[in-house]
Amino acid sequence: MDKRKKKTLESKGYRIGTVDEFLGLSKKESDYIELKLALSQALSERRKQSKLTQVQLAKMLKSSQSRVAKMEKGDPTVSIDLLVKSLLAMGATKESIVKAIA
Amino acid sequence: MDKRKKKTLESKGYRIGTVDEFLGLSKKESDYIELKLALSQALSERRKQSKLTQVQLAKMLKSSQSRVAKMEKGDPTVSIDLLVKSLLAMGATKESIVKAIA
DNA sequence: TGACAATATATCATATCTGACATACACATA
DNA sequence: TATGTGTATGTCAGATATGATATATTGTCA
Repeated sequence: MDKRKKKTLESKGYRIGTVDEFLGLSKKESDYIELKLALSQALSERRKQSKLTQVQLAKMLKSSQSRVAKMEKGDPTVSIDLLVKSLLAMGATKESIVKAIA
Repeated sequence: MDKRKKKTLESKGYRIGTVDEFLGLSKKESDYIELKLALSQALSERRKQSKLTQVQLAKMLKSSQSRVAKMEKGDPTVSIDLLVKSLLAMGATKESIVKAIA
């Protein structure tokens, strides 16, 4: 949909880089979001592999189910710090974190 | 100094893991700090390679010299988010960030 | 030595993040 | 259908991070 619109504009002579840029995100911003989403997914996958519900994980992290849900969704109010701290609290190694974002 | 103290205690029969743990930091906490310091150093190195002063970089980042100094020192009031955003703003790639923390 | 440039540290008002709670949504399965 | 279980979303008071300012420290060079 956005990709289509981009093509349409390009066919009219516009030169647009990425879809993100067309949507108003700079490379820096989309890189940042991409990084965060990679951590979000790593957290979600690790929780599921551990057969935990969000409620159970929240208790482990001394947080709340709603915040865990936001972490896994990459909600804008969630910091990379919180994601990293949560992953480490779940037993993730530095290597696994690097792997997740690489 | 702390390492010495650790050895002394160990010789008396105490079993202590890492120095960090002896100082009261869990593995998770020291992993987090280690990660942050890696980003701090990457920022510092990148700035020096670019022949910029902290004042000049601060202007680029729309921040202040004091905060740049804190970033480079890994001050506890500095978030990983800020470090990552700053690195990206300086032109760092995802790859270079991964390399810095790997 | 003094004077200057660069970096470090302390403090603070404001901005952003956080856990908690309420509630909504998705999906099973009885 | 209703009831239960898990996840998502909205809101907010309190906690933490931020840029800014002032000041201190460090390093360099005349």
